[in-house]
Amino acid sequence: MTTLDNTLRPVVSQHQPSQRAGARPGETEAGLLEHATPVRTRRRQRLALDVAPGEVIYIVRSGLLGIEAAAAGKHRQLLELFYPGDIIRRTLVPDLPGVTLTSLSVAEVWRLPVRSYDHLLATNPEQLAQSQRRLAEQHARATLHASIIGGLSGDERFASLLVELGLRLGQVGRGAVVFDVPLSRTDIADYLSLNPDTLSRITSRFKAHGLLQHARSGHTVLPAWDALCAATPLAATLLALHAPRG
Amino acid sequence: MTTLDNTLRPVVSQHQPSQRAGARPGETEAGLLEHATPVRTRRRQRLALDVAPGEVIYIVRSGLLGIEAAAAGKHRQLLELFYPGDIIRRTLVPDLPGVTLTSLSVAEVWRLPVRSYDHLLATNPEQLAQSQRRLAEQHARATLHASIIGGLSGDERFASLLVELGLRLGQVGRGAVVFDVPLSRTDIADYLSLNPDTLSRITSRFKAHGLLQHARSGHTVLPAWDALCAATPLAATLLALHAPRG
DNA sequence: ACGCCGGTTTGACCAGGATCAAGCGGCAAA
DNA sequence: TTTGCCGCTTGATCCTGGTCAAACCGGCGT
Repeated sequence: MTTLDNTLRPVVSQHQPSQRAGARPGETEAGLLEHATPVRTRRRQRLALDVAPGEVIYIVRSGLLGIEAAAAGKHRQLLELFYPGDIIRRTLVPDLPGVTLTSLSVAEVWRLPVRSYDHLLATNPEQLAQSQRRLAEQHARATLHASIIGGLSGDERFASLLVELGLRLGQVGRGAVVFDVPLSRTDIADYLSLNPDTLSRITSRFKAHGLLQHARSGHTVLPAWDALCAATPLAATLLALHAPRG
Repeated sequence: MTTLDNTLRPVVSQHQPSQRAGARPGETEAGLLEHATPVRTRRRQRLALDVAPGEVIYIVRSGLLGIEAAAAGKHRQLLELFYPGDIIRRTLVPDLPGVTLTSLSVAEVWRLPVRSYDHLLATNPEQLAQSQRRLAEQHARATLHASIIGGLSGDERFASLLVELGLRLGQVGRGAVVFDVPLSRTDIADYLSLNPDTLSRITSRFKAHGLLQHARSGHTVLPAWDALCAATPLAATLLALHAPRG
């Protein structure tokens, strides 16, 4: 269990072992790198979806980004999370009032103009297949999120998020899953469509039930993975979409 | 109060004029048709996402389809609507308990094997561009739906749906927008994550406020379009995603 | 040490929807 | 026709989660 507390001292999250989807090296990366500009972001940094000459594409390399929206008078919403390997472009995002692409942790992304990207897809079948797979996966995740928000109770939503993050970022040590959460408390509340007060109650309840612990050094520990999975009706679905090799 | 009985006498929705996105003819269609099998569905018919040799792709030509899920003990959910031009494949859908692709009205779809489709994309740049655009739009709609479910009140959700359907299916006549809803009442409730009782109250309220009427012949009338748009904070966003030519 | 600050917790209260139950109307099978 | 089923409406009641407010906590600059 290595330390990685990016909340306090933001550090690039190195959580994905090299075999994790999207970060795997290969000839597809080489093609991308010719046209891509690597960008390193700090926490809370906003990335423009339209840049000077035209639309751009971002490909996440490490860290966690998200789409947020904040209609006037309404609460902020965190609509979608982007993990390493994900593809982000303007047209994927509905133009809600106040939408922004924000880096939720220190992250590394590749930026490239759509023209280069489209050309790459048209000429490189491997690249095309990879992109199609990835976009489909992102769509499935968006739909799953809608299902979670719309159909589950507060506790179940939170359990689902913990399972998701555990699968994405977790290190297994002695039966427990350990990671540190790149999301602030309000981020989580906004992502789950709960209010921070309610979320606080839920976390207290989880801690009381032994489903969650906060270790010093900012780590989150899930001591009872199976019990946690039992706390959400969608554990199997989450596993399919978020497991390494997913 | 006339009964809005599309349940009883299902009618093919003919509402999309030819200039509507996705239904426009052209050389891209010709390429598809070589490999596609046209399928005509009846209401409530379920379509398999995996067929004998492998995965298949559906392209909606007319009518309305949807993804539904029904976890044991949980309510049914209508997760996503598919309009003419939309592309549907297995990998776009999270494998929730009880997911099915269902035809919500009489509809016409083209079915083709992924292999043909992928080959088409790899060899036909116009087809590729079209597909990318469409998938991005579908993703944006999925995200928007999550935003609606997660952030709006019951009334606002319903108003949003009426605006969406009005833009998609509506005919403007003397200031009012008229169409018939291809969704049953329970479909709507499941789509908006409301329960049918609550939805019934909301519709009554809308009728009382003059935002909604049920004409004989099963038509729904929106007599006050502007007032309806004012009833949802997301009217502008919906317009951008659902307007003809969108 | 002090006080300020933002984020978190906790309590008391409130409200939007869910749930349950009764009643109604339309259609289909008997 | 009667009977039964199903979907819609409406009322009464309940409960989850939102709102508001106060206390708490840790970090930080002075």
